[in-house]
Amino acid sequence: MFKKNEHCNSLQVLKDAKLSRTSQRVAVLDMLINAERPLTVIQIFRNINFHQKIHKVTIYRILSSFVAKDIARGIPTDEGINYYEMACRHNPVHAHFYCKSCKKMFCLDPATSSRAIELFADLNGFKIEALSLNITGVCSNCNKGESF
Amino acid sequence: MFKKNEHCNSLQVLKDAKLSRTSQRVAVLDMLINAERPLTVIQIFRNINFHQKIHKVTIYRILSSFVAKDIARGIPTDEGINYYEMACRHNPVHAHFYCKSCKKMFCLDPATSSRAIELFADLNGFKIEALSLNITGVCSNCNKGESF
DNA sequence: TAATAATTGCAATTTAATTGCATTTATTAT
DNA sequence: ATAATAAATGCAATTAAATTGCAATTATTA
Repeated sequence: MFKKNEHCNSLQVLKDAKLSRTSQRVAVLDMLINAERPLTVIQIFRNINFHQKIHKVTIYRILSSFVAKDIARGIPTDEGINYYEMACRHNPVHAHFYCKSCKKMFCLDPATSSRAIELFADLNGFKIEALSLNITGVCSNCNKGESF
Repeated sequence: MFKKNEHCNSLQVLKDAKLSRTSQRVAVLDMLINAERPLTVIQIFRNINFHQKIHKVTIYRILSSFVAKDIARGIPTDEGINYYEMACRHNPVHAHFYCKSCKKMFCLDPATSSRAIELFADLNGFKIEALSLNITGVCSNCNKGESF
């Protein structure tokens, strides 16, 4: 689908957001920066915990602070699990496809997404804080019956 | 925003879907049919329970069956609460605006919504089961600081 | 380097949603 | 109609994502 080729520097991102540089925040941020697709708290937790100790609650709080500082975006699913992705200039707002089978959240083409979003740009009087266009279904891999 | 002027007949809807006609299903369906905007399980529960006894779990199960039968659509929020609306011909797929302040889910113009959705119609190999374009923020009423 | 502020870890809690099972209600066949 | 069968509901308990209070730790500052 869509793939980033440029990345942010985690230390610079934290500095710009005036968030103190803790090993936990750097670990979470590095995961988001290098992720191919949006991640859940559990996915982040499992990966980081493999190398360094981190508490699940800390990840929730770090992600909340990232969303509050516009470093990251939260992407809810109709299954009640939230996914997170970078909200930097390398990763403009775009639509997502959530596969109910493999539970992967795919990023869709930002150009097409932005055209769709522009259509709703002018909701007069409404203060838009977040916009999410989520498509749920079964991805091509799962559709083919492939395992992975 | 957007307002329906035609409505389905609940008994006919249940018959077409081959769902047995129970007082609970009729009550939930009538609420959805006559609702001005998408509703949560709790909202449905409070309203129905005022007149007739119904268990909250039953509403969850009824709504799940409605979604499975394409009678209703579920609309998740980034606050982990699901809203439900009719999925009949009188209520074509459209985007929503969720006000974090008053917790109301507004329906946006179906025409604009469908133009946005068409842009993603062809995700080759991907089986689209649900598409939701949700905008979160503060509605014009809450923006003005009005109470209601 | 001490004082202060922020962050983290842990335990407990909250809350939407789900599950198992007994009971009730609806549908079907006789 | 009525009995037999199937489906739906109510209730209690559970699940799981997310949140909160508070003590301990770590970072920032004066």
